[in-house]
Amino acid sequence: MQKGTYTYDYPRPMVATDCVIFGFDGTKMQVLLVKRGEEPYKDSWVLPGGFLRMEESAEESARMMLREKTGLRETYIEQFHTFSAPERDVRGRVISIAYYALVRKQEVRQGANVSEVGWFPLDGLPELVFDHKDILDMALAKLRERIMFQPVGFDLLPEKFTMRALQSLYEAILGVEFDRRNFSKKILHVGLLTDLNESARSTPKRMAKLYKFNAESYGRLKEKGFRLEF
Amino acid sequence: MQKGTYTYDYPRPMVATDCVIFGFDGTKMQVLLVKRGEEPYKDSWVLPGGFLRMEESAEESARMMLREKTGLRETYIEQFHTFSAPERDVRGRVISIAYYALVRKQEVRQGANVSEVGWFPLDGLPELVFDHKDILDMALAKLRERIMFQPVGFDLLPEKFTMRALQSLYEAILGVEFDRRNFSKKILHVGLLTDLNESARSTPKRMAKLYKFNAESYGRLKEKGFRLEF
DNA sequence: TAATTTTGTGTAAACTTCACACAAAAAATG
DNA sequence: CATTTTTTGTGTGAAGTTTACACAAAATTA
Repeated sequence: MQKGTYTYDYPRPMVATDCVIFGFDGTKMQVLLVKRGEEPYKDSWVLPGGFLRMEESAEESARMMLREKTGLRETYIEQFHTFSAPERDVRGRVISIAYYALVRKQEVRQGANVSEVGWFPLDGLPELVFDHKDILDMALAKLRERIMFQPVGFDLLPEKFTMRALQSLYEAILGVEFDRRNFSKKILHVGLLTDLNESARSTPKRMAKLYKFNAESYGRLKEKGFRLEF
Repeated sequence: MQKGTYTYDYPRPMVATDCVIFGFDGTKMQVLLVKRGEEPYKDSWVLPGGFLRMEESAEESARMMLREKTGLRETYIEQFHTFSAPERDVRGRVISIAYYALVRKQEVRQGANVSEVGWFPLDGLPELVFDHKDILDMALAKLRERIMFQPVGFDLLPEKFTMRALQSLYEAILGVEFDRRNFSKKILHVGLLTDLNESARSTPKRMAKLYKFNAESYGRLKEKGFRLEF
């Protein structure tokens, strides 16, 4: 996309994509933010995003951006809303197609010539400019909606993990607490996990069993839905 | 929005909204389509839609359009996806922010100076141009996803209706059949309906009880979710 | 060796789902 | 007018799920 002169009979808005990148550190959900390198709002934290190029779809744009910021390909991303209030951006009329992404924090390596980025826990976010707080809030609401009825975790946890880690993830996203015994029973009952018959110390106390997701049943439950309610 | 000359440093796509308007005739789900009045694809059926004006949000645009086509205000609409493939529209780069609406067919009166519109059952759709078949399919998929976990019907059924009508609506959307006795028991058990202690003949046989939605519990179940599974 | 923390597993009561059946209301048939 | 047909309202028991709660074993710390 080159700077030049483009003339139209009717006014047109700018179109951008923004991405809420979620990661999990074992305890809390975190979000990746970038520091703006230019005006307006230079040095403020914002969601990573950028303008849509004429030859790419919104999803391609979001994936490209994700790769720049995290080095990851093949990430799970989901378009969740398009923000279009006329006054949402001080630079003029900008429509933003918003995605959320779920990534394994431990696989993220900061891209090369990339502006300053940082992970922030949901309860320790810096002030966000534009309407990015609204975007983040809606992303979290949609993720919560999803986790209530579909399995989530495949994209956020390492390949092998303990039951405790999965429970912590659910608790972090939903902001509730489950009974350890009932959680484990339900998850095992629906067949979401495969027992690896290995152990690892997740805490400095008794070692815990390791599990991985059962891809077949993960997919089936994602199709059919399963309700987690305690 | 006036025709004139608008010049920008970078190219910009056009932005439109399209709306999948669902209605229910007591047996089948139907969709409102309009016949194009101009080229390209003159006289083909398409989803109602239009270009976004610079001073309105996408939702305002969709509501405006809905009012033109159906005469309805205060309709339930939901943004469900933005379509952005570069080649989706032969007129150039057009991004479409898509909504679905749920309306009571019997309250729809065709707007005045409005192009030809028609209701079509899902299994008897005409050929749709652009990518409107994809848009319609995704709308239906999202509606199905929603009905699995949240009550639907408030916006599609008349104020008073029989249990059979509600069951038919669920069956029409999901394309499955429920056991009449278990369906009724579950719906009454979750407290979704208020018994009006009136009867009406919905078929030429025994008269059936009339119900209305209990707004309080409808809202609560929409918040909290309830799973319909048989 | 004892104390502490965390893990694995079990049980019973309450509730929900599911499969199925019978009687009553209204209209149609002869 | 009695019989048949279709549709509605309601009920019951077995199977399965959720919920609340308890105890013993593994690993580390003191």
